[in-house]
Amino acid sequence: MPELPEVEVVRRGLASWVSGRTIEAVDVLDPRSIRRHALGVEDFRGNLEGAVVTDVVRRGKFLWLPLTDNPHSTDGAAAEPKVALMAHLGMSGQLLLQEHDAPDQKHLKVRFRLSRRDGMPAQLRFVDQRIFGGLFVTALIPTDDGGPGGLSATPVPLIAEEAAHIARDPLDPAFSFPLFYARLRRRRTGLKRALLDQGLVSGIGNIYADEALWRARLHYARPTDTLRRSDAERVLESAREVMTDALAAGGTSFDSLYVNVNGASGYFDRSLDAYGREGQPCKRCAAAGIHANIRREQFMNRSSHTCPVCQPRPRNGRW
DNA sequence: CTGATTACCTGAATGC
DNA sequence: TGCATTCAGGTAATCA
Repeated sequence: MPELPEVEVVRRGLASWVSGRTIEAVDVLDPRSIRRHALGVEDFRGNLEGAVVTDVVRRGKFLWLPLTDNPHSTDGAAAEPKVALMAHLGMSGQLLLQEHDAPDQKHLKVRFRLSRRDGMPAQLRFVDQRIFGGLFVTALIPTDDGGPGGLSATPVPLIAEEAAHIARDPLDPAFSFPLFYARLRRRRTGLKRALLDQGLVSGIGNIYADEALWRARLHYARPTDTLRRSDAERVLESAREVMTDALAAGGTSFDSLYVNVNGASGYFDRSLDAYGREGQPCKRCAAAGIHANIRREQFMNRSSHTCPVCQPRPRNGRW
């Protein structure tokens, strides 16, 4: 399940290999993977064939490739991209760089044939088992806050329209804690719900939400409008730490290109402290000589993992 | 604004 | 063995 660190690993893996390449042909093998492209398969292809990829940009879990019709205008200056190929990996999506003769993956959905370049793979492929992910073409629009930020290779003053409603993520150098805290306090909701709200802070999914809450010793139902500044700082910093660790793990296990851009990551090797540890001892409590088992509860139709001792449920809005 | 619900999907795992 | 059910997850639309 790609979350922000996995998407960033993919972004880095793609950037140096697709920037400057022309998309020469597009094969849509399963139209369901481009269902968010409202104008259909032919329009999708028409927008992409002949376009030149200028960059790979990310905000939260959205990834996009800005495109120009021509790499250079008549005076030699690079043309300004106006549209982008947008990708969301969903639960099981992968963007793979492949040689032209690589056998089709079982769940290959879309294939992009790229202009030839020595020593570089010929195709970009979108593979997605469960079709929660998808591709579409979207406009690039100006932002009034300095661009998408994220960790894009170059500063980009334009943001994909379909990602404009997404807040900055904790790894974004321009992420504003004061803004996040102010908006958080105005909410009347539980902390985990807020962490999962991509409009408030992006890039945090169910797994990292549980991990960040565990690290910060906060319960998922803690009301956001009573949250102390120090608590909010702690949970945000915890999310940042978990993501940074995951990114480092992804980086080490992805040194070579073809492994690099395979959508997997060090994620599965990473040791998790809360998520998936139902019935197992809380590591922090165990270190303190206290026996407490991680508990799993249904919340927002998904599993939440907490330690009943060091993440006590709030009482009457406060604790 | 907030939250609750549902659709979207497939394959692994479980139940009978 | 085979068939049915359940579960996992992110996003977005819809409804209260």
